[in-house]
Amino acid sequence: MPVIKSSREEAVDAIMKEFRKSGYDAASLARLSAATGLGKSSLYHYFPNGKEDMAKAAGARAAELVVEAVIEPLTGEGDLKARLNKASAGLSKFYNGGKTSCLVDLFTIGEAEAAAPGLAKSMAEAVLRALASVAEESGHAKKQAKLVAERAVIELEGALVLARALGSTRPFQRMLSRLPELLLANEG
Amino acid sequence: MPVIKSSREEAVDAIMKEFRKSGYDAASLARLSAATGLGKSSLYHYFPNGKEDMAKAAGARAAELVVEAVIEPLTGEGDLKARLNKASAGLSKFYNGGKTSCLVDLFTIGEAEAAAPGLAKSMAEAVLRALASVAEESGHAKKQAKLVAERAVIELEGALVLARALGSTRPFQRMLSRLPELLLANEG
DNA sequence: TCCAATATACCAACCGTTCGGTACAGTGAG
DNA sequence: CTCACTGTACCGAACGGTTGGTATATTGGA
Repeated sequence: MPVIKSSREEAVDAIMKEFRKSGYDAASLARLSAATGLGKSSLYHYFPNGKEDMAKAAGARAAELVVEAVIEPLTGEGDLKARLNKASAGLSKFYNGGKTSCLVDLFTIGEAEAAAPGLAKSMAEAVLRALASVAEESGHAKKQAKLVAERAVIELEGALVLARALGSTRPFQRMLSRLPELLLANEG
Repeated sequence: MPVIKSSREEAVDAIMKEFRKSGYDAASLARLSAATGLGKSSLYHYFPNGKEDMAKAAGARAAELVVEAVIEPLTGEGDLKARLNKASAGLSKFYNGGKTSCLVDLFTIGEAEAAAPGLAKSMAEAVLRALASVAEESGHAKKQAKLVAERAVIELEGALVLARALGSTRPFQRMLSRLPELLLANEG
């Protein structure tokens, strides 16, 4: 039930969108201002430390959405295959079918690391932990679960990069179809 | 035998290095000037269209180096396993063990695409073509060879992203050890 | 003499950030 | 009920600095 979105929450969503479209460096305050509909100085009202705060808020929001779209369906109830399908659909939606980039990638490039140190790392680690936990639950040994989670993240990030470079969502779609058999324990 | 490096060639190498370290947007003319040891006017002497020309030159040089380090060893003489080892070593060296990024990733972010349209795409396609040709030669059917090449590039790019995010080269190293069995036709 | 190469000086545009200020919705004392 | 006060939301204008890029002058080797 979408009660009332505060202006700040709306702003964070728009900011996340802009960062994921342009990357950290190219997402200028002018663009973030246009994306949110707020004046530059208004942005400083919600984010006193400027661009750095905006990046952190965008990262936190993205993590929230990933948990919502992927992790929760994965650890929920129902048969395993159905859960994997749900998670795949969630991934596809969050990454817009492969057209929208991942902040784990974008926030490790250029000035982002200097502005918000460790942000990308903590985001990556959170996803790795969640995926490893799921893989372990599905039958993998602890060590193997970690490796499987790493491969999943690698395929995700790589597919997004290639899709972006080629201007095609096909590599991302193919990667999505590979994911379930990767996570599951009963492989050949 | 290219004994004497022209000043321009040295500059291109330094520029490529800087782009691969900072990405397109954060690689300012000031940084490129410092990286090359050349004043702005000298840079514009060698690269009349400015940053755009520098990006193109860096991309072309990177492609050259990849062919040299990976493709040529792969299509050379000797037993297949030895060639794969050589290519792996070449990859590791070119990407500095996972510490240096790939321009296919960096040049699809921010203003790069607007400045040099299609550059990242042509680079990605060149690598895909070369890898697919190798995979086909090693026994894969044409269609399968393309898919295998795509997966190899995805793993490469993804491993580089994750390694960068985590600040660890381990994901890249593990990916390198997976590559040979991916390219080879006789899989389970 | 010629011309590639470099230096110096400069530009308008834009950067992230800050300032001074307005509009307005509470709130609590009288 | 009123009115001074407070806090939140927002904005236009400007800050000092940097951006990518240019124009002009000078250097130095062939």
